[in-house]
Amino acid sequence: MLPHKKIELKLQAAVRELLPDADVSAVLVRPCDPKFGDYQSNALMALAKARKLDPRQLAADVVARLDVSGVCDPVTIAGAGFLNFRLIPALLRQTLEAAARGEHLFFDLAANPKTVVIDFSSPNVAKPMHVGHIRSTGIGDALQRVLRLLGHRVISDNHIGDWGTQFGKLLLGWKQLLDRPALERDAIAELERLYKVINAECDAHPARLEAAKAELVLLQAGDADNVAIWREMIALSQKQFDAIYGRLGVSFDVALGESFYNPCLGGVVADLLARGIARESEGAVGVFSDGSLPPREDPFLVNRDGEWLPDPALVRKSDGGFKYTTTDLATVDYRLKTWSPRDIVYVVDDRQSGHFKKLFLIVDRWQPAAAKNTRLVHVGFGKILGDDGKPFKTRSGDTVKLGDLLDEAEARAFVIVSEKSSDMPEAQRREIARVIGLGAVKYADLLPNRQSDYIFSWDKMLALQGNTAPYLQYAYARIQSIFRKSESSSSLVTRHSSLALAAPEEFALAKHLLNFGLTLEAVAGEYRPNFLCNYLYDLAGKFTSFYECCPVLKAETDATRDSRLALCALTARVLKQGLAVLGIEVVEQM
RNA sequence: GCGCGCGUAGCUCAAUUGGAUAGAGCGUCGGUCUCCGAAGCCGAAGGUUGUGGGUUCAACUCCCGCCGCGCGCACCA
Repeated sequence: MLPHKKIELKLQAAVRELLPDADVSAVLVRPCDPKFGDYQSNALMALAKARKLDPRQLAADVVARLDVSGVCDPVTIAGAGFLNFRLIPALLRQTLEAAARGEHLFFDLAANPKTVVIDFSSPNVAKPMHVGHIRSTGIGDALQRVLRLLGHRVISDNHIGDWGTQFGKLLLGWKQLLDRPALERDAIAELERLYKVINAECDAHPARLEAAKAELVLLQAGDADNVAIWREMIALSQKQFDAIYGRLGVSFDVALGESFYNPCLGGVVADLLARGIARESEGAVGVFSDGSLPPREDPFLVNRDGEWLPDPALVRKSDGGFKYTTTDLATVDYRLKTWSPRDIVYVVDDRQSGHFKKLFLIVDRWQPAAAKNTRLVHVGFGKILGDDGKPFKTRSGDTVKLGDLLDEAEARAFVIVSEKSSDMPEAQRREIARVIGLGAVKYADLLPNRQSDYIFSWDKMLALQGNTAPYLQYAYARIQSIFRKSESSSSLVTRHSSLALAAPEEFALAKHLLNFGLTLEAVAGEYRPNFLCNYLYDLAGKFTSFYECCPVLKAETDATRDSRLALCALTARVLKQGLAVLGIEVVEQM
């Protein structure tokens, strides 16, 4: 068990002894400014406030019952009631040596693993994946990797858009305008062309729209020809998806698209009607406010001219068709029944927050028992903007295709790598450029607080200075360079090393290594990968400071050399593992 | 109009249950390679966290007003 966890357990025990009925789940420690110690807890101040106790007195009473011998120096109370903990050097050393022996990598597996369904990426059939899919795909993939590393059970699900009204137009286009050779050259481009042409025609001519609707009705009725074409469009799209996911290294446990739930939709609406959750209105069926929330907080109400009017979530259109709310409800139902998850996480654009707010409230009403055990979470994110502050587009104003974006990332990285390492064989430079280019794009997307928009900048994401993937990859490559120059491999060195920390830079690096697990838990708890980005950037910074000040191979004594080699190896392992759960690879040289 | 979100250094972004002196990078200025990768490192300058109130021992964080920007507002997803 890592030191910070030991402290937390002892602290919680002391609080429970003093206040037997207190909820100690929030009694935690966090890393703090070194001048105060290694960890601090401010939890007692909140506890004191809630119970109207004197915070300093509570802190003193807790500390009197707190036994952290063997873990920390005597605990000090500061300010309004902070507890400051300073690790004893022996425990720091032991923790690092155990890690060097491969017994852990500064994180503990979850004591209570949870089952989490993560819904992300969700591309549409017959459309190219574009820049808009990076965020959902990258954040979702990072989350599934972090949760798995911590020992949780994850079901990642790609909810592909393979059903809906757009197929009426696509079928009409396929039957009347399909250019077979073009389809074979670039299936997605041809499907996109068909859709655009028919869509424009439908806007102009009601008859065309009727024809498209007729094709849709046939498809929904199971017409053999239309179903066959629809299946072919899905297969062609899947090839595109597979190619992109292959490049990105992203995989899913299941990919249950919208069509999978099609047979359930009628039943969902019937059930909602039967339970009085939904009702008919103007020929459609919708879920209306149940009045349980104040109007201002009720998403099923909208204010017009000072009057609160219904703003229902429709589950069936007046023409009998279903809406995506209906599909989403069927999907929740399936997930609850199939996996009984603790969380269902939707990694979807923040612009859909209103939809999810309604969806989650409907689930609460529809399946109150299951909803009590499952938390539905909308992990939203902001937009990607161009340097003009408007949504990121190509020069000609089109959406940026994901494949093109990845190509450009690799091409730009190749130019840089070739410039810096001109003596390397081209094949090696290509491979390095692939890792750096893809890593740069992914990292730039994971770094900002996910709720905010960010401005896409090739120069910034590919720079070696600042908080970028190449900077982290460079730190890793430098460490590997040390091991190439040393006699021993990193695993051999570390396995037999004992740590002897002396310089402040060594302590700072060593202590930061200990916080890896804490950071992973924060990522998993709040669904925010950027915490890990910032941790890794700090780690690389602390490593380079150490590297500048503390000669490794030229250390004064063998003991110091071995100790520093061990620190290097541990740093490399954490960097590699940390980047790996962000979906980013490393290279030995760059 | 109503709702949701955002507003932090010149620029791009951080800031983990409200916590201790709001941090980075770019840009600017100044140091640093006969020494393990200088694609690096060290330092300086740069802030009334949009604005006005409130709650608190403590507010970028919570509450209210205002200003500015973005997004969403039944029968697309």
